[in-house]
Amino acid sequence: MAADKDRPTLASVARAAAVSHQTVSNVINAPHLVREQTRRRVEAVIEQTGFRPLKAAQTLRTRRSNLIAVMIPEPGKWHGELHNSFLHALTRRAQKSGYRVLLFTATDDDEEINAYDQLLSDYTLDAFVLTGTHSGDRRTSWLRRKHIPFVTFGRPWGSKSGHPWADVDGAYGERAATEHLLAAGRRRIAFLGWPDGSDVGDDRRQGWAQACEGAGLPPQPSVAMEDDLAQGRAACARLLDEPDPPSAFVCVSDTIALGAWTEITSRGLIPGRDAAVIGFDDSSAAAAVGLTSVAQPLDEVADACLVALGKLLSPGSSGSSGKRSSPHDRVLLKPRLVVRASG
Amino acid sequence: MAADKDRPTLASVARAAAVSHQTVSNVINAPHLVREQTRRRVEAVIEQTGFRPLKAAQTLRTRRSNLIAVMIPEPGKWHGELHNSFLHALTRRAQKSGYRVLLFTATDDDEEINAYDQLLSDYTLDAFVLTGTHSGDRRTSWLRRKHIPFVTFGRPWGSKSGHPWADVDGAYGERAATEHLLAAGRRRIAFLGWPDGSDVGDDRRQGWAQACEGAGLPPQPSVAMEDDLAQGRAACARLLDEPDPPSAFVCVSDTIALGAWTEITSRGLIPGRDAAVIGFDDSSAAAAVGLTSVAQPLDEVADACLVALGKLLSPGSSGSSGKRSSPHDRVLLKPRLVVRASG
DNA sequence: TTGAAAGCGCTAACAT
DNA sequence: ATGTTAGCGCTTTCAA
Repeated sequence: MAADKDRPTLASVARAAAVSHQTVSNVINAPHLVREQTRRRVEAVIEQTGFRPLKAAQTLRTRRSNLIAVMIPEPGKWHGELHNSFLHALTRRAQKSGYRVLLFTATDDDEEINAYDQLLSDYTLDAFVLTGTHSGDRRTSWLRRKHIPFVTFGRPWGSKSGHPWADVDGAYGERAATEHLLAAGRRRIAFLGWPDGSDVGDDRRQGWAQACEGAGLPPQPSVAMEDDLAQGRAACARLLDEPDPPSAFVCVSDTIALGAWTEITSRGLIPGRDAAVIGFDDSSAAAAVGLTSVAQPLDEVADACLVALGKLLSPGSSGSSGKRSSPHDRVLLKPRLVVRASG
Repeated sequence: MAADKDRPTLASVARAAAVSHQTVSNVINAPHLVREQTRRRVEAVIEQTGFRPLKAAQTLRTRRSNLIAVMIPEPGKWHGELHNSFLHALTRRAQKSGYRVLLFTATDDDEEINAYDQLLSDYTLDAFVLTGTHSGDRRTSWLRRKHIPFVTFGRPWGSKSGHPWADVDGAYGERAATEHLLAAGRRRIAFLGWPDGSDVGDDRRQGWAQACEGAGLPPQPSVAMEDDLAQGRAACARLLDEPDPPSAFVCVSDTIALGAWTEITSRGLIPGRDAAVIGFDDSSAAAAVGLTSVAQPLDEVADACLVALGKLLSPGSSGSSGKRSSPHDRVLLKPRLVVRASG
């Protein structure tokens, strides 16, 4: 490719600094073993030549690549904008810790596991970051069985698998949203959610339910639907046409909230005045139309993931009997309610 | 890490197949050099053991990693959703061709160049894919100077740099949008754009201007602003309050279009009936509110990028005198107008 | 504290 | 058509 004929190597640096290559290696990997004076001399040469060890050679020798892999899901499966922010945060943090992020795609869990296998043997990956965990997740059990280091963005729903994870407290978020509405005097608060059995959706709905109950409200209406704007709109319409229509809608996602928002608007009503709507994810669409929404602290999630990985990969945790993750490696982060015109 | 003590190697496969390791290597890299019978025997062992060559070793030897790097921009700089889709498409295509995508971040061109340098020497990258090209782009000149293979998503604005690129014809998109409005009988069509000097923005505005002119319309109003919803809304308001208000708004982005859409809606007018609005990027927000928008064919862009890279990286194009890119490596793709309620 | 020897797994060049 | 030799650049032993 490029002209890297004259790339500096450990050997060339050693020659220039009049030491053995081993000493150069030590300056980089174990500076405390090298005498101050020698170290400075070597460092000067490194600086001057711009020497950087070749990962391929290091990897071949040490079986560590400083690479972590993340799957990039099909657009639309996860909210793309959200995933992009997460990826960015993760990449930034990884870079700071000397890691790089490798991307791959897969369309289902089995394909993803297959990808792990290939990535592992091809690129000597150090670890994985998984998103979208769910009950009965085959990926986490596979990785555990193989003793591969990994962290998940998402709790180990329905399993007490002890792997490190970071997640956002969806129940807390919806509770906060609901309490915000209660404080504004709303007394009829519907929930527009996903069908039962989606772990994330159930968790979020619970937050709403808890807040309603805590306020001493009678049972409030709850409707389940796919994550689709039209369905959100239809559900909202149906509820508004009932005898005792809700004056507020807490939604499991921005997509559904936008549906409710659209229906309200199209009736000539004003979101936030005539009926409140709150979404989840704080997408740019929410910002665009003035939709109040629950924002996930993706930077913090990425941080937590990397802290956990750091522990997993630091000396002492290798070998097939990797140590159990400490409580600090299960991080539940609080989302933030971003109040806009709609609620 | 994992238990890869017993990982199959070239040597172990060779032993099992009773051939030299070189023959195994040939079976993988140059099958035509191996006798049918031998090949099948070796392949059987490979299949059975699940052998896969270690990239680290291959890279060390060949100076090729099968890795291509892409920068992931700060969320908000590029529309995150868009970039996520592009990344996904790129990763998929790359995977199919035996490449993997490595991510990195940078906050400006110089930092990005710095990242190239590190990535190159650390990970022996094969190529880069750049997004967001602009006039006087330091990145492309740096890469060219160093003879590093790369493709850009975005034309080499303002330079006739002969590197391969793929881009979306923004002028075409806005022309199509405008003509669509003209066909619907609109005769007063404003353009809400970015300030002069943004290559992409200027290109898009031109498409609108051409269509207006082509229809024999007198000069139509054009307003420039930052890519911000509030500014889009304000501009729309101002125009609507003029003596001869536009009946349609062609916008340089969905963000601005959403602003116009909001203003129209808040006046009790119906987008698409009382005043048309068309955005650019076909974001989920556009879909959410029923905003007509110009969709970029990101899959095709990713395809084109990988085709071009394939040529660049295939045997014959290495060395410091890499061959000039063929016309096929400058691909201008037509976007598609997605018609919704707003226009 | 430093140096020398060996080898990670693979491919390129050559010999057969 | 297949085998042999050498070495990519680094780190890990071990010796000095």
